[in-house]
Amino acid sequence: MVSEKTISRLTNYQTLLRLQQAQGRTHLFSHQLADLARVTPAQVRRDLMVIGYTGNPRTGYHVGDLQDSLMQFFAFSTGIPTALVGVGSLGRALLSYFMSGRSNIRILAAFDNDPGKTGRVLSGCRIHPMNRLRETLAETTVSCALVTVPGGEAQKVTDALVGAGVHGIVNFAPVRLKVPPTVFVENLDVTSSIEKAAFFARNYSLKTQEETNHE
Amino acid sequence: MVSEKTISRLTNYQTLLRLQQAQGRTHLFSHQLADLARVTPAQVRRDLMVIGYTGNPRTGYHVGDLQDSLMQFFAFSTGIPTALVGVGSLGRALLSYFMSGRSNIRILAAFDNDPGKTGRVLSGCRIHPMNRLRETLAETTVSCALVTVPGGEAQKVTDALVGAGVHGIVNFAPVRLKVPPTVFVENLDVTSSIEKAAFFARNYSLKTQEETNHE
DNA sequence: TTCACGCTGTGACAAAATTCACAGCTAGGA
DNA sequence: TCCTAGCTGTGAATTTTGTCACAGCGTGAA
Repeated sequence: MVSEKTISRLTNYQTLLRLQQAQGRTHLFSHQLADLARVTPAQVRRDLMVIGYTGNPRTGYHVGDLQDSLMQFFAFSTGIPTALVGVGSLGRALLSYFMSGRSNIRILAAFDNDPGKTGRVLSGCRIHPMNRLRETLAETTVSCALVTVPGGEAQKVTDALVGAGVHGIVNFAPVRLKVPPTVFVENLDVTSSIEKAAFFARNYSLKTQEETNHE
Repeated sequence: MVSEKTISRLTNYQTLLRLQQAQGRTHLFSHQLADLARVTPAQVRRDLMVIGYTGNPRTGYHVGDLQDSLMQFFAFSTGIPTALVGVGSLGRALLSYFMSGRSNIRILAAFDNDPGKTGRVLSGCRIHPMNRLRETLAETTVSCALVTVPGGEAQKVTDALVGAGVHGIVNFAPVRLKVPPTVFVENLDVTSSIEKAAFFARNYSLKTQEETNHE
């Protein structure tokens, strides 16, 4: 089984390769990709082992071929179909970003239980009522959903999504969801991340000051 | 030095404890906190070692005292002062969320280089022009900033922030930032997280189908 | 055609993170 | 008062993750 961290890095390589290709680069060495991704060359090579793509000692990796291999590994040549639950300010921001087509994420349906929002179309995406979640998703191939509801509702929404056959959840609410072992949850807790950054920021500030004083 | 993962969990415990206290609970055992945080009891105890708080074998941890210890460890009793750069749709969403006072994050200033936005006040936060970043931040105690600009501008913005004395950056742009070793970067790449969740979602779906077939 | 350089792929090793497992303690009951 | 159940705190073992180092290979130069 391939680890979560490896998958994170591989998706990152994908993004970076797209950028490199856009700049006209056709070949790339492990150390170059490593620099872009801020990892070690050995890490890059180790990661690429898992997708089976093999480079050339003299010319390195072929950007296009490597992208193809990654695509095949992730099996999302036609974009990643997702659903969004919770059309608050964060939900709207995500809709407007992903519906602009700047990435390979496709939001096929949005859900909210506010009657003032349901039925409307935002950024080109129709907003369905929560109680139609199962039926609406049944018509799609969605297996991954974004949860942007308040913390208090997140578990309820999650249960509904799991019931509708969703196996991947990106949770923006500051709670830990309870899911069966066949469901993957990625927590994107903004508050928690800021607190973490603030902690290290303070540490580094102090350290920097100390060093300045010692001189 | 205490690890990044430990800090993440500790901030999580803080959130959970706030919730428990709101529900009137005064004492808590490691296995209960562990259940809430979806980690093992040993992990909880191990984590609490680093903040020096010590519980009681018979009554467990005292919710209030533990919160105080955490607060003291993170040293943010008055809230975390931050700045936000990039008032696009994501920036606005974060502003409206954090200015509502639902967490201990305080956004003291926002920045954008769109003249149509600068000077205005959004969700109670004034938007300053980018070229006044250094002067504006000099008047505050901000050491941590949220970067919500498009990928192409993120590095430039980061350099400006670092120049202004910021030591912690929460980066929402899908690029890896280059910073000196005295600056901590937390990447919150939504696209990458969705791709990761989608990958595991697909894996789990397949596995579930397989198992159903075998029966 | 042959050689040599500098890369890749990977087994072995090192470091980091997590879990195990148990000594030691503490409040409540007998 | 003393005993006991069941917790905490922590050294040691285990598992996971990342790095090292080198054999082997492909290309361009001679």
